[in-house]
Amino acid sequence: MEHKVPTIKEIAKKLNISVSTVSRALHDHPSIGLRTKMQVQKLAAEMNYEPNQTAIQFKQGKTFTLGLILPNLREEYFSSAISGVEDAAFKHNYNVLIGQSHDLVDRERNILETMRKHRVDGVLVSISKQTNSIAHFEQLDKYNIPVVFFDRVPDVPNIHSVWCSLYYSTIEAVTFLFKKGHRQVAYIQGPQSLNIKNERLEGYIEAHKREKIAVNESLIVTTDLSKEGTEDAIEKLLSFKTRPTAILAFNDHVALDTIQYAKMKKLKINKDISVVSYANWPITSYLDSPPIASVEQFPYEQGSRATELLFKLLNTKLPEGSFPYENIVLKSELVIH
Amino acid sequence: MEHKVPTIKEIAKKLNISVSTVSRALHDHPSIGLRTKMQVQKLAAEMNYEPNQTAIQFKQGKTFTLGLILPNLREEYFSSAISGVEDAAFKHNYNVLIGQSHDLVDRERNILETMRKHRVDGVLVSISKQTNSIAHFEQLDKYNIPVVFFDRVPDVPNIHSVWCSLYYSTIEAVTFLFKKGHRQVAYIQGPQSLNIKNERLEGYIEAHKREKIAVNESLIVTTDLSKEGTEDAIEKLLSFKTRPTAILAFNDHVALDTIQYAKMKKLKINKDISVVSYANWPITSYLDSPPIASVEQFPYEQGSRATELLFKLLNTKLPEGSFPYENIVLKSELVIH
DNA sequence: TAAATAGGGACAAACGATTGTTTGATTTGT
DNA sequence: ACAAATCAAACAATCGTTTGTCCCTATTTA
Repeated sequence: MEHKVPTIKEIAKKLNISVSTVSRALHDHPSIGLRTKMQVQKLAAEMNYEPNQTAIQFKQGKTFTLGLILPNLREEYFSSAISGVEDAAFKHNYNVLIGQSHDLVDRERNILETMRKHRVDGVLVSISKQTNSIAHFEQLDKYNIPVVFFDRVPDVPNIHSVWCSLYYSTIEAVTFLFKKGHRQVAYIQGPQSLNIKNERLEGYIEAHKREKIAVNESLIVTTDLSKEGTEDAIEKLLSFKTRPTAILAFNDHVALDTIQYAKMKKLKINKDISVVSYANWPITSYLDSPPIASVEQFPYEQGSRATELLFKLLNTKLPEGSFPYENIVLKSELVIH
Repeated sequence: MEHKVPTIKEIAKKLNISVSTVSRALHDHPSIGLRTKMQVQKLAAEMNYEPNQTAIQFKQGKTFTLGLILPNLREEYFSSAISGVEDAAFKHNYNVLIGQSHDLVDRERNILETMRKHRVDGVLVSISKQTNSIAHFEQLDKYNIPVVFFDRVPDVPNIHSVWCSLYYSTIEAVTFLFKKGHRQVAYIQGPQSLNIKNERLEGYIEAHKREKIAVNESLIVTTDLSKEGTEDAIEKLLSFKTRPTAILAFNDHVALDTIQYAKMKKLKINKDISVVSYANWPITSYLDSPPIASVEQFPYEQGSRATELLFKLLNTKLPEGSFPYENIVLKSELVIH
């Protein structure tokens, strides 16, 4: 029969000293003599003593746990972000509790509630597609739980955030297509949410300006990101008398659906029509006709930077609100295949 | 200034009753009168009282948290498993702490240590490729933390496990190829670890027996799962005078590398050479020449079944060891594309 | 009518660790 | 040599909740 796990109390009893002495000895407190310190540490090691984390969490009112909310784990993109968060958290001896919103704002709220109840020390979140109010996040202020938004960041003031700007590399991408001789570059955009920055579109327009090419509004179409939505969008594009010769796709998912549909219509990819996309999935390398270029958004780094920012907030004793809102913007990169 | 979160104590003070009464009232204990019960519950609701989980965890010596160790999160396969685990855990009001071993046994041990220190109530694990001893898992017995292995299950006695048998669908897959006229069916196997069941190979052989086709040992090659390893393996196969006309690939990763290599060698996929694989990635539908069939292993269900088994163990008061080891085997399914 | 019973709460200990305050013993200074 | 300073360790409160036990007061029973 295994004895239950040893506590500070038992160490104290065995050495006939008080628990506070043991506690301080284990923490190398100056007011404990060298002799006792050694004795305690030796015995603790022998007994395989390990501090009871739940007791410490309770006493300190901290859980040493971060909450991480993501739309899903399926996409390679987010799993990389997780690794970034976990590695950073590990360095600080923190745990990470992960929740998937599945892009539903209700689940997002739910997860947040659960995390709050479990008293996570801080929250990292990449918001769901449905999220168009951050009231549920602002609530956490009342509980002194800092929130850092990353990757999918709501476009509102007074938040802490880390994201990867797509503006410049979108300009780069579109310009790249222009240089290749394309004049009709279409853009398949995602659903318009008031809360997400629209840097892709801004970059798309700016690239046209710089090259003095007029933006053809009809070349900007929208998909709800479903396969059917994307097919409708591309179908519309292909129906024009002067078809676009290049397409900027909202993400790799849209790109794949686009490519598949175009192929079905007997178009040669990267000949009749070129595709540029965001996210840079490793898997696209297995395609016969992958996008000609992709915008890499460095999810791992976003995750780790966001986590570091969160720790900075956690370690700041300043009274609420006196800490300036920090918004870290990373640069994306155009990768030409 | 926001007041700190309300406690049972404050409720007691406001109503001039004792904390124990409040506690029992909130739990609907029979020895508390209806009047007081109502009063307490009303006030608690008004004050937005929420039990302090960390205090409860401490008092009860339980964390209501499960540890989940996976090789990685990148593969869709494992993310589905996570969802299975999370959904099951959520039903029981449990949280899930996730760790990625990255297929390194040292990290696996590390994660396990961390989880033990954080006193998770139970552990679910799909072992790393390197794991060839489960000593580190057996240690958890001393701490009364039950372990359920799932998906990648060590081939040893006296464990609780949930896995998906590949035996019958491998027979089915190979037989399917035979029926299609193939006589030279190769098998690219993964690294041989003593601890993982080898049902693919057994099924491969059994299928030959049943169709009275001799197994050609040279058609069984091994890859370390890296791109290069797989290329070496397939190169070897293609070098034979009588080339195989079909290949059974260890998993989708191997299948993709195989297909890519074969294409490079100007072979027509599913004409010159057919590929059957395991795992059934959704992404393969974007390929021009996907595997002709796949074995689906139902990771979500494995995850949820494993979690349910774990809860069964957690809720069993029987003294250690008197609970019989349970091994749940699900059936895989051959999906023809 | 006195005693037994039940109902409704209060009291207090406990979980394991941390930390402010005290106490006692030894050393230092003058 | 005696007060003061220093050191080492004990004491005790505390975090929020749960739970075993005890107590008081009505109500019921013989």
